[in-house]
Amino acid sequence: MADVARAVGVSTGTVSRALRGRPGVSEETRGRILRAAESLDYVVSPAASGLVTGRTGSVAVLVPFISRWFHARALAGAHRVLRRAGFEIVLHHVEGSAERHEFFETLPVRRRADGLLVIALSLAEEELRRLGALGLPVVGAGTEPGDRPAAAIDDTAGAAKAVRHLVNLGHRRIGMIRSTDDEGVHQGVSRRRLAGYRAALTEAGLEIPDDAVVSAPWGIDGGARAMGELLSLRTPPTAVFAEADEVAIGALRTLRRAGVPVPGRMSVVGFDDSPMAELLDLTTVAQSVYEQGAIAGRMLVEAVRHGGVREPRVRLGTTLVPRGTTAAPSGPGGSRGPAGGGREQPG
Amino acid sequence: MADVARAVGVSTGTVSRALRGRPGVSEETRGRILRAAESLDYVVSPAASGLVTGRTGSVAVLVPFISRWFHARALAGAHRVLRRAGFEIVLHHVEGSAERHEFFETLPVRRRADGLLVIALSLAEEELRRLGALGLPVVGAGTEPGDRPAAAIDDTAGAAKAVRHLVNLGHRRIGMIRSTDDEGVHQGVSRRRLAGYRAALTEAGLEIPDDAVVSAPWGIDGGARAMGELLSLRTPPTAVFAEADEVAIGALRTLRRAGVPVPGRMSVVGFDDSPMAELLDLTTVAQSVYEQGAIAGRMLVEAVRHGGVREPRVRLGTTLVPRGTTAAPSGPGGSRGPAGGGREQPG
DNA sequence: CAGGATGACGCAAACGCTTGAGCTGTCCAC
DNA sequence: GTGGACAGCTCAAGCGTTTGCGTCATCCTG
Repeated sequence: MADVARAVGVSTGTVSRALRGRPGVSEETRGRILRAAESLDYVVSPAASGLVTGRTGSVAVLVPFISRWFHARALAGAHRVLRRAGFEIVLHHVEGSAERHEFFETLPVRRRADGLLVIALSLAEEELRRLGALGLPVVGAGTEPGDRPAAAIDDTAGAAKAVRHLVNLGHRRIGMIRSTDDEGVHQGVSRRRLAGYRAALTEAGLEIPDDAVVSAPWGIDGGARAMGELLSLRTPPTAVFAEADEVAIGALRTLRRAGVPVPGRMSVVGFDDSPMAELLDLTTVAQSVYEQGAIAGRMLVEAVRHGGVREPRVRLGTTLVPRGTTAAPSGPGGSRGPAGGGREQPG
Repeated sequence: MADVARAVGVSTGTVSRALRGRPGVSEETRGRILRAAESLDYVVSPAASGLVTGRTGSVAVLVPFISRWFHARALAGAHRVLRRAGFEIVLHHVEGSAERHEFFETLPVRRRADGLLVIALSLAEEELRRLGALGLPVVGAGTEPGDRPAAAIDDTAGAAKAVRHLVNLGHRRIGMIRSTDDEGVHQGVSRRRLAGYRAALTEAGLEIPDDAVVSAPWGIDGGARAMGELLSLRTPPTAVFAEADEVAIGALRTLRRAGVPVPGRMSVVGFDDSPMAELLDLTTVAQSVYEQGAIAGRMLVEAVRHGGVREPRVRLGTTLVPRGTTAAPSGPGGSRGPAGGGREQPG
């Protein structure tokens, strides 16, 4: 910076003000400074600047399982807006519960970020408390961390849509496949989607077939396993709602291997509308993941800059995407055509 | 830090030395300092520290298309080792050529990172030059940026394996589906895999069917489109090598829709062995992506710490994974059984 | 017991920037 | 013609560390 100042013939104070767009510099001087900085190919030292201002200029993003479509998309959305706002994005990828614990134990963002974006992690009370002690703006994308700002969907409502679709097709015995993390515990999403599943059944006057609500580790293999379990029930369901597309796809694999026709003998609905769902013609519930990340990113920028977020709770909509894996059941009542009875097209 | 010094009754110089593990501090004092820092829940300011040492403590990772399986996996591998080595990972996600150009134009890592990891981007001469001017260690994962250290595979050899497999099955007319970026240009991978394809054909004494080498934008849709093109040739190939699994999957979709039995009438091989390949029973060439990221990360740590890398060029192996999308052709020669002639089981 | 080594620590000068306070010259109103 | 307002700068303190150098015991050697 001294070089630039010398080249232009002003003090470093003026250079600093010019570069940061502060008032107190004539337009003419500012121009000369900008040009000199450019030609000397000078950039301010974030370290020195941060030392004075107390800001780091970067935000941390906490994201589990980056190779899952959902997480990567949300990250991409957030990255875009944060970068445009001039922030550095420092990535904290927690691949398992061990790393997750370590993150909250050591809080490696202290003094290193101006804000924290949490993607798709349902935080426990204790974790929220720890973040609170951090004194940093925290916002959620695809999750709602405590009462912090967040952009997410209504999982319960989304799940209910999926299940209602099955009910409307005439299914009466509908199972659900839930997922657990590597410690075998159900995360928040799983609980909320279960709630939606239950609500939809209850509202339809159907009883909840507890034996047809099964759990397995998240992923294709888990979904496959869980479907195996369902197929071995005394009376298997005629339709299944899977917590996520990837899980549903595992279920489809089992069904294919077991020779159970889909949707002939079994309907399957997923959740998320990932590219795989489209590819495999899976009925699912769509949500805009990229946008959740982007909106959450915007909120974080706002929180960092102004200390608060004007609209701190954005709930994006979900849409049922009917595809080829759902149809009316071919139960004792025989197969029903498109004109078939039931509640196919309810009021 | 002053607080810690006061609490222990030493100078900040001593605290600094103790915290950084420098000699010149008695074990006893060091212990007291560590404990005091812990209980005061103190962490050094990276800004202040960086200002004097000139190091940022972070490395930048340049990655395109984070939601593609390959890129996310490599990133995860690199993240893990970089984090363990104590670095912050700052993410530079370039989603398109515009952002890519902007990155190399503005070089937003100046003064902000101790090193740069490039994932799966084949850098142009000009880009390499720009990075060179940066004066930073640069290493590649899944790509070999100039003569910089890198962990990657031999794409040419891998592609040749795929094509040889088809040749060995008896195919004589083998097409290839290549991919372009959003500007319609073939990246390095594409060129190398094409070279492998050509080499394998040449070595088998087969001529290269230029009309059966088609290009389309990367992705499922591109693959689908390209396969459509192949099917509309005067004499379509009996087998296709697709540059990547995702592309092969698009090709499979078209074949399914066109009613062309796979592998009955058309064999398809992909590249990468992504989870989708396994799911769809796609024959492909496997590589360890996570490991490429991890090794490259290790190299970068080494380069940053010691100024050089001892083994700067790691080429990981590839393995052909035969699955259900490849079989002997059912050409004019009729379908051939497992005992069929040709070069099914060569030397 | 003198003298030199050695070890443990304190001092203070950077590191490169930001920003409030002070200074100077112009311009305008009266 | 003065005084004041104001724009445009300069000055320098201070941000929180690191680290070379100096100081002071303590210990060992002969």
